[in-house]
Amino acid sequence: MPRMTNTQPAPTPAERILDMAARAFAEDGFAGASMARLAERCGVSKALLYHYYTSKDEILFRMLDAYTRRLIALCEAVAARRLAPQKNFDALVLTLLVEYRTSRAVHKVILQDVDHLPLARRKRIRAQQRDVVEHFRAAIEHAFLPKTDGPTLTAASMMVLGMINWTFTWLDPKGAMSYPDFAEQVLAVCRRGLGAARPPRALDAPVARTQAASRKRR
Amino acid sequence: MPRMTNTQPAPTPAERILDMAARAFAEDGFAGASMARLAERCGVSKALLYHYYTSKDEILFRMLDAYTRRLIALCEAVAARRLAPQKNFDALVLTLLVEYRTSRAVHKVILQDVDHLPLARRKRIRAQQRDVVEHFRAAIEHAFLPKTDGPTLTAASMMVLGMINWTFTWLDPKGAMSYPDFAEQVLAVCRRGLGAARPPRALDAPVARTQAASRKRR
DNA sequence: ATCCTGACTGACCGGTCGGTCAAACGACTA
DNA sequence: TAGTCGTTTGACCGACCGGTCAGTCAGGAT
Repeated sequence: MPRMTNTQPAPTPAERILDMAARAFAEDGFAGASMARLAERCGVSKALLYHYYTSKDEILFRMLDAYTRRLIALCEAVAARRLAPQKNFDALVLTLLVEYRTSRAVHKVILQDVDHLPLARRKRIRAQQRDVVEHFRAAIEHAFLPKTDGPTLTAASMMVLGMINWTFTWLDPKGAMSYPDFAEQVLAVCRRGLGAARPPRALDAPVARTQAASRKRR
Repeated sequence: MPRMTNTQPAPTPAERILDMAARAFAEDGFAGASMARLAERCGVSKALLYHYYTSKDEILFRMLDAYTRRLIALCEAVAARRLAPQKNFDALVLTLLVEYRTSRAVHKVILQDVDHLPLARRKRIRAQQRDVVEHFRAAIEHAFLPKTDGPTLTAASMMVLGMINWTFTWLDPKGAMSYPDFAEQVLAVCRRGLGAARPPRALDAPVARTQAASRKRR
């Protein structure tokens, strides 16, 4: 099987529709993107879309489900490497940012259109989103929170997620600053900003670890 | 004139429409929110909306224009206090976050629906958004960047804006963590993460200021 | 008493929406 | 050649869209 260099394993028509739909929803909003124009964009008839998907809603759901599952898989792949706390956090941030580079459209869609899903499906997507957040919380707790005077775990997690998730509004994949570049700058700020404050050079000093778990200020 | 305690100076019908429209657009998207339902929400007829505004587009524009102008006014009010660089940055972050607390709907709208504006108006809104970003760039540059080994000015600015702008996805005005609380935690992280790395206690040491302006790595 | 004006409405328009359906196409088997 | 089955299509539907319009009504000015 000579397909070593083939990074894109030949997308099925159904996958192609999801990809085009992500761009369409991102540009016009879920309600504003019409099935007719989506079909036109895919170069097929509108009826064919309904051959692969039962409704517009289902296209949205399949798209967001595939995306959140992919993010979770990436998080778990990082966790499976069982790196040291700091390296683990570094890998998590870098991995997610690199993924974001090619997922800007669906990233915008999940941000603005989750609520258009029927309740049950919306809950499933939300749960999977929470899963990703939990990976970050754990990574941050292990890497930074054995110290006493830092931010709340929740606040710290949301700051980090804010820094990297906000990129979809400004960081251009074709621009001068690359995604790994930005990842490194984020990590530098995190190491100093979230890390131990008193001895700025002692990264792995054996601080009291017992109170880290019971920490929950406010 | 006994209106000292009156913080809300009696909104006009037109302003009320803008406020309701912000919530409607945030919930259903610009395309998904119908004028009929908006009128219903306001308790008036659809035709009355067109008595105050010429089109759906114009409602969107007036709303975003008023919002961005308010943000700029807040930034300028902070700048007018001519505080020390660190205090100036602190005030800027706190002021914006407190404003965000009551502007979650329109914040989501400007994020997802600017592109629905006709080109000329879209450009005006974008320019006003850039104005706010510039205030942050300047404040960050003066407060943190006389040092040599920190992040790029652009990267640092976007990290800060990411941290505070991302709040609209998770920070609940009625929740346990208050906006000023979060602001302080952000500031603590910024002071350590963006501040001078070598001597962590020398905040106002007279470092070479000349290279601060010409800084533009990459 | 008359006029004028701004606030306000119900009925209506052309057009587009998401979704359906019967039929045609094309590769494959027998 | 005839049959079969997944793929693909154009024509079509009722609902709803943004927007218009003729006209009602209350109240201030003259």
